Amino acid sequence: MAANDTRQQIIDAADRLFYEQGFESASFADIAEAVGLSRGNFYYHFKTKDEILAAVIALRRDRTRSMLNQWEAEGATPAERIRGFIQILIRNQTQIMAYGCPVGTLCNELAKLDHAAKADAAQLFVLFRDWLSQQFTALGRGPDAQALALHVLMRSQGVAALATAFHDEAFIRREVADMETWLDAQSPAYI
Amino acid sequence: MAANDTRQQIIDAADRLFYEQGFESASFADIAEAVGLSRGNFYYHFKTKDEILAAVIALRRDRTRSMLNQWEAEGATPAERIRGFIQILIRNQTQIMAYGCPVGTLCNELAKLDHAAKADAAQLFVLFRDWLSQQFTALGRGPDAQALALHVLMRSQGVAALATAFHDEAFIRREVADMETWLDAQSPAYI
DNA sequence: TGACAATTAGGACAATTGACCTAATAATTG
DNA sequence: CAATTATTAGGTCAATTGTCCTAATTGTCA
Repeated sequence: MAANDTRQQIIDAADRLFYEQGFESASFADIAEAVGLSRGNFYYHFKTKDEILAAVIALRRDRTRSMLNQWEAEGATPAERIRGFIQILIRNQTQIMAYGCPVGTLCNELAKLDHAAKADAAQLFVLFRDWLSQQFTALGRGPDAQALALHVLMRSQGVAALATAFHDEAFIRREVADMETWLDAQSPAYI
Repeated sequence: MAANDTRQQIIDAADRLFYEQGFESASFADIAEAVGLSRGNFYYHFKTKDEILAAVIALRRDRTRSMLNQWEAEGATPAERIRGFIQILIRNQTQIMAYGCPVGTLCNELAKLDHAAKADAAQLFVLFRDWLSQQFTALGRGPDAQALALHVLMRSQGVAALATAFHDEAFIRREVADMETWLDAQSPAYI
């Protein structure tokens, strides 16, 4: 098998297991078993666990960028694009109720571990923040754009956290609807 | 030393270390070192790590109850009491920026570990939810009380999550002020 | 004081961790 | 084809984990 294939399979499996079990709890053995490789073989592809983490964060960064680009292309208006973001909470609700938000929970774990990569993980939030900020600027809310972006991000994090604790689908739907109502009120015409 | 004293010291140290390092990352050795005891002595007080976790959750439950009672006594109006809750984000902002919310991060970690105690940890949220719900009922918002309580809880979780990632004090202050504005608008007179 | 229980220290235990090496195999290339 | 590189399997390593035992020490009370 080509090294790139194996490497990518390792990263994909690590990405999933880091999300489902947490970075520390997911071991080399777990990832190796998921890929179907021997444990020892890892050293050829990744010298340390931190290297795998860096690759997983890079993967999530790339995936986030392409997702944002897709929303950018699909949404006809800035408000529609922001709505695309908000709707993740419903599209991914099963996974979120089980494991929380992939970005938020990773940042929290790395913060507690005081891990060197915690700033890199936080950069995933920056991608969302800046993209949302662009949308609010396009909506004519330039001066408040970044604050509004963080507000949307804050709400989605809060919904994800409580969804994991309560497993309450009605709560998620209600809060998503509330966010959309709030969003409609953010057009300059309403202010 | 009396067994209860030692036991309480272990629980206090575990409470702090579980918060700062996470449940899995904090080891028996870490806790023993923090208390100044030998590792082996733990078995006398706690048979398993899960027993320590249960004791820590019970401690947090009791502490939460007395905190809620205090707010109940200090706040002259329901709105003031809710404000007391919201203000935690500012009072504890240093710790929150470093380690996140103690309840939210524990629930997330136990969810990923699929730990038997994850439901017990989620009960800490229930304490806050029910207390907030009482306040909103007293505010004359009986039918929506629980939804409003979850909304406040959601926001505080979101602020805590982003505070950990961004270390942005201005963001915290702005969102707290926004929550208070929102809260003022929740009195029946405004609806 | 002496007897007994409560508490502690120190270490052993098997299992697991991330890290690392070496030899065998597969793939590629001249 | 042969030669070389790329990739893998298997296993070792020290360190750490949670668990558990035993002997020593401390405190309590008759």
